[in-house]
Amino acid sequence: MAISEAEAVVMDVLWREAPRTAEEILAEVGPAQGWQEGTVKSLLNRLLKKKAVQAERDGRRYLYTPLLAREQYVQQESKGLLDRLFGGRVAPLVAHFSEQRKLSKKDIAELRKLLKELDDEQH
Amino acid sequence: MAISEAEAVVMDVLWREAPRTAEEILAEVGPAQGWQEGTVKSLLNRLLKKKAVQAERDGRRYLYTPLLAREQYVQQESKGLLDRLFGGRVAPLVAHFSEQRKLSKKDIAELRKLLKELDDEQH
DNA sequence: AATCCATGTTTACATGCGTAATTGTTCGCG
DNA sequence: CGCGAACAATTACGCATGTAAACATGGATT
Repeated sequence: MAISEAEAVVMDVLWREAPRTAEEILAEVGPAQGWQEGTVKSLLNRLLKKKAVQAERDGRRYLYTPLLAREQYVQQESKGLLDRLFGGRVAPLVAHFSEQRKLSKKDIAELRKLLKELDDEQH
Repeated sequence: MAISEAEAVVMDVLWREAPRTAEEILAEVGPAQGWQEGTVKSLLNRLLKKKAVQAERDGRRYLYTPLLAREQYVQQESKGLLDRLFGGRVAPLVAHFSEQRKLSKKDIAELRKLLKELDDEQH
């Protein structure tokens, strides 16, 4: 089962730092998302069921730790989009952003550097 | 309201060629997706409700045409992913694929070309 | 011990989605 | 003109999601 968007928000907190208690998570996302305690608890439970996080008892509360690595999640999500919209190829995606003028100077510089590195590896 | 994945499959057919009848759409996606007639009709109706397609009567059936441009859809989807996963910046996304060794030779060549063009535009 | 508080667990409920069966409508044909 | 076929529109239904209220439970407090 896939991780939903709301669930991903919670994962994000845990990816930044773990383990964390439900309370800490609420403190971090509640205000921004307008979520109550119950909401965060539910999301955590769904994530538990999906084996995306792990809970370890600590006195009367639990400490939550991600089991799913962020890298894995990012991988799935971006591959999905790439396959659905760009025939699985990266260049068309970048071209798309380029056409939309969504490449910042920094992006361009970094891309250049990246290509250069690939070049060098190629000895 | 956003366009769901199943709905996007239908849109894809219409983006390839429009207008089309429900029957033609079914013929094109039914086998691959394992969808019946009713399924396609429902999806078309939901797309109508979302103003993503338009239906024009043609005798006893309808001809469906996209109202939402593919470009627009791609834009929304990819911006969403970029924002959620890569802080809205393109270079990190490409770096991600690079690390995963998902850049084909062709990708690299095209990226190089793209950067070169950007360079040239820059007078 | 009875109570309260902090936490987690269960249940709820509206909405959207995937998938389709059912029902309604309009032509063309006998 | 009435009927059946071809379409479309409506309704259905189970499951996921977003959001949360209600309930349970195990210490801490009086």
